[in-house]
Amino acid sequence: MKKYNPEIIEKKWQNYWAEKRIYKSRADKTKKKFYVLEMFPYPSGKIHMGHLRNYTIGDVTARFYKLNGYNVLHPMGWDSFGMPAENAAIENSVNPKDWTENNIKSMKSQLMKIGLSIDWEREISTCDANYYKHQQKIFIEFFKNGLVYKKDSFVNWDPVDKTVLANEQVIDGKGWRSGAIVEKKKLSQWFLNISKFSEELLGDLNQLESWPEKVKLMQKNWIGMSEGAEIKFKIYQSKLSIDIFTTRPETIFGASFIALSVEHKLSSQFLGDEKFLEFRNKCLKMQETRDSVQEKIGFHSSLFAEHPFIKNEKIPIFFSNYVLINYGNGAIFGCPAHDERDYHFAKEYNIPIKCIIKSKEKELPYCEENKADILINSEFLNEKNIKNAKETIIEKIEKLKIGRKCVKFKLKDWGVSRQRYWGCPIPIIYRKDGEILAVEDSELPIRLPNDIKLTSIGNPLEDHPHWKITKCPETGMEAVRETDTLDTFFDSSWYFLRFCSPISSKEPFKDEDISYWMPVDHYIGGVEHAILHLLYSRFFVRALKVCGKQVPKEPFKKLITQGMVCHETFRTKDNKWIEPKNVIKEKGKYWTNQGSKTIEVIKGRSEKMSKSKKNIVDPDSIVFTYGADTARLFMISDSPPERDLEWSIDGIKAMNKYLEKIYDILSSEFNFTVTFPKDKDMLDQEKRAYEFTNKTIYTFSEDVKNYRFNTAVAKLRELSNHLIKEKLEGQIFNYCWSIYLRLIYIITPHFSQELVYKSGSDQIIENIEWPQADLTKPSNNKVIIVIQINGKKKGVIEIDENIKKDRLIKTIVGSQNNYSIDVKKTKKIIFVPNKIINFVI
RNA sequence: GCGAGCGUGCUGAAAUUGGUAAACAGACAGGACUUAAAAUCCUGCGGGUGGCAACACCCUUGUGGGUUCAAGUCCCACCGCUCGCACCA
Repeated sequence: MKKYNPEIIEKKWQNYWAEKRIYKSRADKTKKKFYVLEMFPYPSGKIHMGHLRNYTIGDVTARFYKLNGYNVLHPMGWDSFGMPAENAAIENSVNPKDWTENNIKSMKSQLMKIGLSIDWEREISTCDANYYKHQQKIFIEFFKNGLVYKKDSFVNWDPVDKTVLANEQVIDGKGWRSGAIVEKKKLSQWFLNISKFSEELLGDLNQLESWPEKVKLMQKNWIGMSEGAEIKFKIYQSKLSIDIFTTRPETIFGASFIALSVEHKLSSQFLGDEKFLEFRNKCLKMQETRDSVQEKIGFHSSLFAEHPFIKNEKIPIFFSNYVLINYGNGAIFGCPAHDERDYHFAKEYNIPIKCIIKSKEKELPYCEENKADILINSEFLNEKNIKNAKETIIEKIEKLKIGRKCVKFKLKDWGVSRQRYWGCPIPIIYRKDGEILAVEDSELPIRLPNDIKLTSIGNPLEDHPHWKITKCPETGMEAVRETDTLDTFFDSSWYFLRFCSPISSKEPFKDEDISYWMPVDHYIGGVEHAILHLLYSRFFVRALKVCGKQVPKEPFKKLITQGMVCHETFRTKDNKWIEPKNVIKEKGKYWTNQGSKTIEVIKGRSEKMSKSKKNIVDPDSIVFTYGADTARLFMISDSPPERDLEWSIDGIKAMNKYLEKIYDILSSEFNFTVTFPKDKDMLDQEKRAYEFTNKTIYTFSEDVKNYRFNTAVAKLRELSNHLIKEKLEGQIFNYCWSIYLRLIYIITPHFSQELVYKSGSDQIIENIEWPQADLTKPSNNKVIIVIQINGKKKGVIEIDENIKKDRLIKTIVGSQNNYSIDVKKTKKIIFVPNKIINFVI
């Protein structure tokens, strides 16, 4: 019979902590605050390993800072709007609200069992009207401040989820959730004016010192700033002109055609042209599939543009699939000699290719910008280098008023309309006379109706018999409600603010709470949100600021992106995935039973746990079998947080065995103690243990601060190995092991607290301040110095700390060794105090 | 194609940022206890050469070169893997 019974002790302490409301947090200006946040989950109903890892990392952090004297805020909530609820509703004819609430209930009970130090009194759920009514208010504020607008545009349409997706939500031409190929569809949509903040969002990345460089770079690339110029090309024999954008204005003398996107405003002149419409549809289709990414097709508009600097030079105007409406002005000049795409296009349509840069490279297209290169065939730009030519041409076009220097961004406004039911209703009404009005404050929240029919076709809010019918409160005129709902990324763009004042009913958050708790000090989540959620949130605080809210400029001070939890994969020869637990290894090969037969399976590489690859391990059953403390310990000890974690049941078992062993040792003869009367008469063995323990306090704390949990755990194991080996007794035994329990407490809280309790102490570790490391050495002041000859290790010597070079050399030369050193023959002796001495012969 | 990161035992990894490579674990092997197994405990565990032996010497951080008294760490080239972006003018 095992003494260590996590099932009982974990429940016991969880109940105790809950009863004492030990994790409740209050704003307290007399104390330093610390806001730890993990990305809140979508309530699918079951937690997965990623959650367990994420929340363990956060919890260890939260507990560490709490014990170090900080006033910690560590809340949890639910990102509870979204497609799966609706799909479940269609499939199993349940109400999305009931489905979601049930999921929250079961997921919460799973999370509770992990022993997280969460202030559950701050729990929020985005599908709760108490949450989304504030969100609707925020939307209205945005609306009134011109940060949200409606426009017709071609949007990304997901044919499976039957909704529009934002650009960020289209990955490789496919919907981020459904995986369906996204189509182009023209719809009237609400947009958030995120592009207005492009420059700020980009520039302020520099301030985020504690964000991973990788994430910052991804955001930088996504915002995608490029500097260049806009240049006006007059259309020949017309009053119209085209503004093109280029980053290479100096190549203007090489311009031999104009290319426009099929969605460029000039295309409106050709809408009566069958051939153009056919061409346009072909282009839109090509952009959807992305298969033919390199193929360039053109449609000669029959129009010509006048070259702004070459008299009587007419250049043809094309529409082409390779010019994107999303970027710049949707119009370019083609300079085939110095742009790869223009080159291919020019070849295809027999357009002249004029070289205007003289360089060492002979071959065209030549696209590089080298300092040594100079311009040719370019009139007043001739003989200038590229940088110079750029400046000259920009000056010139600005003087002639046919263009200007400008900066363009790739980042586009964020489309937030979704044609789905299970989301936050957009608080807008359309009056019969065409006015678009924000809903009055007093009418908020606009609630989702419960009596809906969910089918796979159409928007339930649109189809509801009367939900959308309303009146204008001012004029009494008939009106209809907006039936689209908000993208769920809208919900998660401000939840971290709501956690500061979770029950405030008048306002989304209170200034005094925000000024105390914000920004989030450590934000922990998956790297998959590097752009979407994190960029939206950064935008949101800026937009809220514009609306007069007192929020910090950056919401997340430090970001930790944790890696995925991976597990081995197996499949049969006909590519069917097999669960790893059903695979047996024998004779160096892998086998599984199928029916009555045993067949060979192929071991694939370890991949992120996913249902489709059948390599999922359910954390709840692990917690049930081995206990939360074992699971928590494993989650952080194998790999550093930012790296992928390889799931290993052997690893879990080993952690469990380890805890059992320590539990056994401390089950008898142990008395928990916080103080220790250090004195000079300690035995050597006691001095060593004291020193080791205090060194561990220091190194463990440093590792935890720097998110090196794997090495932190290694240090605890070194400590326990040492303490076991030394066979201590009495006060020193109690002291060292007490420190050990207090350190490991942040990882295995139930385990530590139970052992304290069992030892007869009534101390609650949560209430004891983190131990301070005493780094003065009570034992000998010896160090080990490595002896090298020509940089190769020849031996070591244990000697007094801070020994001088000369004395050390004397000692080494005078001692008996396997190597002989003749000081007279050495060319040089390199000495690094207390570390190394190197004799160069 | 562009950008970023990584490459260390059988495996997960560590290395105070230029100073004893492989800490701490897992797997495996051998031993003790046991009638036996499990559990537990002990020992070994990068490669090679020499020796009965304790031991000694040499090699080893993807490959090749370089800087340095000293390189897993810095520089150059190449190979491989992973991730992000991808007609962005």
